[in-house]
Amino acid sequence: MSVEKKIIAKQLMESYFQSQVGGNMMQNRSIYNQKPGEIMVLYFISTNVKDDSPGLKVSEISGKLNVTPPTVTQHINSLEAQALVERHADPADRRVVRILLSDKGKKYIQRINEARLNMFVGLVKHLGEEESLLFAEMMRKASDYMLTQQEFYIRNFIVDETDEK
Amino acid sequence: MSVEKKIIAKQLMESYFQSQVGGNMMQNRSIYNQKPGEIMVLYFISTNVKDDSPGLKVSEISGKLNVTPPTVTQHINSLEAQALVERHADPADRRVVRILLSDKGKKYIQRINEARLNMFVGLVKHLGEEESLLFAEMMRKASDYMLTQQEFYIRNFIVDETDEK
DNA sequence: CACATATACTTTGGTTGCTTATTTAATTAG
DNA sequence: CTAATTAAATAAGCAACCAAAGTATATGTG
Repeated sequence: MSVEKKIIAKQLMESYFQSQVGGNMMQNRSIYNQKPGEIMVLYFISTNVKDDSPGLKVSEISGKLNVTPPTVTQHINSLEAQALVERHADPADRRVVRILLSDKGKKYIQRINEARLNMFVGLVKHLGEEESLLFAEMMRKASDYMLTQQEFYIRNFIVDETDEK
Repeated sequence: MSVEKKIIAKQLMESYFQSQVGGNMMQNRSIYNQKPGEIMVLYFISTNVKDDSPGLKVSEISGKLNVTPPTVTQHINSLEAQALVERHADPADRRVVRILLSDKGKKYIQRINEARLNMFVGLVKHLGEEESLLFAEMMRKASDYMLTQQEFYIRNFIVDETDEK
């Protein structure tokens, strides 16, 4: 394996972990007075539900947010109690629950999205427009890659372990 | 404000949040049979302690990992119980605790680092060498920027809130 | 049709990782 | 020598997750 690639990989790894630890800024409860996980759910619904849609299934949300269905149910429970989302039974399959933003929920997440977008506009100015687009693309590529490699990575590590004398 | 920048910012924001939710792959307990937070501490020590160093202070670790000192204390407690790290009193200031990896801890984290590095070498191949370097640089720039903007962002959002009629 | 199996979600109980507030011990300033 | 400060540890508690078990609905097979 190329030494060059290994050196680059090391740099990439360090930047990656460094940005992981510092990077949870916009997920601070004290800012929104709302739990970060719940905001993530609201955000995801707001970017994935069209106005005429019947709403998202719990399983769709959990799949895309990479968490288990119980976790989503709990977020939805809390958000529903605050009247930020609505649950509707799916007429075609009554096991399915369709989740929609309420008007209150729409306004709420819109305000957060605007504040966040302002921050990202600042970041675009800081990085440059072309570099920002490139950065966005690389984040997508990298997280897709990591998702595909996950299983392989685990298997490799475990084999490694059983090798141990 | 430029519409162009806003569109780019939106793309950047979407990629950013998408990579946040998918991206915690290498932090999976089941892989290492060890808590992710503790691995992060081991990793940080391994990359920041030279062989002749007296070890890191709790406050140094907590500062760089962006957590409070009690959090670090708890991780160190668990790691010490597993004999992966050692606590040493600092002779110059006996309030200070110096944290060092044990031999077992060194071997342990080295094995994890190798597996992780392999994954990142794969990522470098996937993205390309030049792009990987650029990506690493942009991650650094972006997380630095977000850290500096954090306070401003919070203030802005709260002002916004009090404006609400 | 009936019943076994599968699916979609919810409930329950527990773990991890973090926080704030407080305490203990050691150092430094007046 | 005392008062204030600093470093770390302890205590109590919350948020976000998961696995396992439970409930209700749907589907496939004889």
